[in-house]
Amino acid sequence: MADGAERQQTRRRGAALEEAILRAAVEELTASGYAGLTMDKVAARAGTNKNALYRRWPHRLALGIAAYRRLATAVQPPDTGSLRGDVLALLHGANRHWSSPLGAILRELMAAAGGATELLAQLQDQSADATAAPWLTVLGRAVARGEAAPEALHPRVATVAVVLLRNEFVVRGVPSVPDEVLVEIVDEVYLPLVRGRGGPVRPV
Amino acid sequence: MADGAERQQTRRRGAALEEAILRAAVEELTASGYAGLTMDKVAARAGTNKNALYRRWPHRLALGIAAYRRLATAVQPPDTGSLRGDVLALLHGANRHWSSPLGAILRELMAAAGGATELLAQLQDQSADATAAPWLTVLGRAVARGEAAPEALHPRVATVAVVLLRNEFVVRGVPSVPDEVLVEIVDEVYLPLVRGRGGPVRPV
DNA sequence: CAAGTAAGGTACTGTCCGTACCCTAAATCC
DNA sequence: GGATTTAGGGTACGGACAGTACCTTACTTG
Repeated sequence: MADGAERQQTRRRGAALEEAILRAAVEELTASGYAGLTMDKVAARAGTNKNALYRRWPHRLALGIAAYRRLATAVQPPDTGSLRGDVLALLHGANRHWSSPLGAILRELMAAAGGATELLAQLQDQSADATAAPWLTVLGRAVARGEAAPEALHPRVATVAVVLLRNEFVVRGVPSVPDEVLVEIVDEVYLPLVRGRGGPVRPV
Repeated sequence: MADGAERQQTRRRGAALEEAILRAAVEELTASGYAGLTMDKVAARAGTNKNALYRRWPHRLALGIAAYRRLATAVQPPDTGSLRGDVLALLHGANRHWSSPLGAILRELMAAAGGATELLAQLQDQSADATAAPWLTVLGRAVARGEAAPEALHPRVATVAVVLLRNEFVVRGVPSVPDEVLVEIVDEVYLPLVRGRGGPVRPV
C-alpha cells in the first residue's frame, strides 16, 4: 500500500471499504476524467489495492460507471407556465449538463461502453425512461392547457428536442451548443410537432 | 520485418507504400474492427514497420479514419415517387449501414474521436452536410409535389428522422433497429413535422 | 557518382489492465 | 475462546500496445 492515505488503524471491510473505493473513484473521475481513472490510482487513493476493486467490479468501466452514478442527479421538470418556456428550460438544463465536466465524463463513459447494453442502461442519462420522464411531465401540463396535442404524449415524440440537442454534441464536437440552436430546435421542430397537424389546439 | 507478407523485391516508396499500408489497415479494420487495429499488425501486414505509419499518420486513430474512408460510400437519394416511400428508404438504408460491420466500425471510430472536431469532420457519415444532402433532395421533390411545406427545407428539420434513428443506436445498444420503429419515426414524427402546421399543403 | 531522402530493422520506454499468490486481520461458528 | 472461514493487503507479474529513437540500407535526384 503506498501510504498516501494514512495507514488504517483497523482494516475496513465490506460496505465501508466499498464506500471508500467509490469515493476515491469519484475523486479521480472528477479530477482527471474517465481516461485518467486508473485502477492503480483509485486503489492507492482509497488506501487499498486492486484486489479489493476487482473483487467488486469486473473491470475499469464498471467502476467508472458506478462512480459516475454517484455524481449524476435526476432532472427536475420545470414549470414556467408555458410549454415553450418549459421546453427551453429543459433544453438549457441538458445543454448545461452535457457542457459541464460531468457531461464530458458521461460522454467518455458512453464511448467506452460502446454498444454494451447492460452497461449503457446503468447510465441514467442514457436510460430512455429517465430521459423521457420530465418531458412527458411538461408535455402533460401543456396538453392540459391546450398548448399541445394529446398525440404528443408519446416518448418518441416528447423527447425529440433533447435528442436533437444530443445530436449536436455528437456530430459537431462542440463543447457547448449555442442558445440560438436551442431556440431553433424548439421553434422550428419541437413546437410545430407537438402542436399537432392542425396548429395549436387552442390559440395561446 | 516479420516475413508474413513476402519480402519485397524492390523497396516501395511514397504513394505505393502508402497504398499498401492503407490496404492493410482496411483489412485489419474489417477483420477485427478498430479495437483490433494495432499499429504493429498493420505494419506487419503491409510488410513494413511502424515508422512508415507514423511518418504518415500522427496516431492510430488518424490511420483508422483514413482506412474507414476507403470503405464508406456516399448515400444516393431514393426516388420512390412519394415522400413517405423516400423517407422510409433513406431510413432503411441508414439502419442497414449502422447495423453492418461497417457501421460498428464507424461507431467505434466516433467513440474514439470523442469530441475531436477535426477528426469527426473526416468521417463523412458524420459531416452535417453529407448527412443532410440526400434528405434535402428528397424533401425538395416532395415540396414540388405539394407533399411537404417549404419551411421543411432546412437541414435541422430535414434530418430529424435520421437523427432519431441514430439516437436509437446510441441509447439502446441494439445491433439493429426494428422496422416498426422506423415506421413510427416516419409517421409519428417526421411526416407530421414536414407537412407543416396546417396539415398536408395539398391533400395527397 | 555524390548527396539527400525515405524505408527497413530493431529495440525500448512507459502505461495500464487484469491476475496470481501468499500473508494477515476480522468476523463467525462451535 | 479457540478454530475456521472470509475478505483485505502487499506485491509482483504477464501481456498488450502506443509511440519513439536510432541506426543501417536502398532508392532518387542533381
